[in-house]
Amino acid sequence: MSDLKFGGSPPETAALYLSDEALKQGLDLLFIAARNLSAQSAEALSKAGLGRAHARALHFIARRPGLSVAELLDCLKITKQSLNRVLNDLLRGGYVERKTGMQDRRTRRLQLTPAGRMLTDSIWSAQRPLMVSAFKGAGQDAVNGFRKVVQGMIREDRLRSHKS
Amino acid sequence: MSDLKFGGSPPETAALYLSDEALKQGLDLLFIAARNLSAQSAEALSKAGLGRAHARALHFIARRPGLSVAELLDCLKITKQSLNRVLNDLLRGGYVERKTGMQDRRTRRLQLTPAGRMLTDSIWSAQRPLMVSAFKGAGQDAVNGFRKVVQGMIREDRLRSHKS
DNA sequence: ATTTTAAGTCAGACATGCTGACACAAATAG
DNA sequence: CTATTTGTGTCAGCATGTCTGACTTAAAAT
Repeated sequence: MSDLKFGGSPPETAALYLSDEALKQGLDLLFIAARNLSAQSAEALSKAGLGRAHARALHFIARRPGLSVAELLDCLKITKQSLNRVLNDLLRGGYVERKTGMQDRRTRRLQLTPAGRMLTDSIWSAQRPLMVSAFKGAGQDAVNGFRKVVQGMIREDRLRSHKS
Repeated sequence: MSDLKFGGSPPETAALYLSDEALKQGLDLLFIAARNLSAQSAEALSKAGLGRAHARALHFIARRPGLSVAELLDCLKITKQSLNRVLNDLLRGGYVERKTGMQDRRTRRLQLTPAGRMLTDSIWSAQRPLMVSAFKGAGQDAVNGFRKVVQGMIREDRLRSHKS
């Protein structure tokens, strides 16, 4: 499996951890890890007749119950039209419910139904073992490092997109 | 920007770093980081009339010059037919060249042309600042932790897919 | 009362992936 | 040497997911 050939050993000398080679290895690793995690969920999804787009929407609805459509759009960074098709599938399938917001009655608050929770649970139990063994095998300090790095990628991107 | 609301502070107590919440935060982070990195490259790609599929192929050809079509397929985990369309775009655009292998003359060795190198360079210079500041901001120890965790995800997946 | 915002919808297009069926040349096995 | 396998390339068709653009409705904000 060619995954082995990527993201080789970490540069031991301090200056090299910011070398192009080390940074590109970081890209390799992120790509492969994201692809593998996504593959884990494929079986549970296809049983429900859903695809990856549905999985992404379900994930964020599960993570932030009661979020509005605009907030979900902001998470997924896709267009309203793209989301609506996905969302209609989830509503028709009975995985998600949509309730008019109380403060602002223009908004629709999204949350999982019991069936939606069962589905996201089965997706999660397919992905979880991979995360558990990666986290456990690496140890708490490494996990904190992982979080620090990836949050840095997200923060940098945010600053950049704010034109600051 | 709602990215802020994900991947909150790391659990401080030892047992909690393997909690479902911590593991799911890991998923959030990976998803957002991968999406943001991909977005960085969009401008350079669309100038060349190419999409994300082309970027992925270019990335691995750049990372392993002279790899065969079969090896590239194994990296990308897509079908031969899907790859061929992408590869033909890259060949016709003059970004990649294909040479018959010397040992095994059935294989085709792929490598970037000078134009391909210019393109991958411009993609990389769009993505690099994000990686640099994430790595630099987190520090070498954190980066080693990051690598350890993500390589764990890849290794676990490999073991799993070998049915061992 | 007017404008703006949040959501939903329709129509059409493009990008990216898949399956199945072939074709060809080169390597390998019997 | 013939038969099979392997690596590659291709055609046709289909499913999914994304996009732009135009328009509607309801509710909030001015």
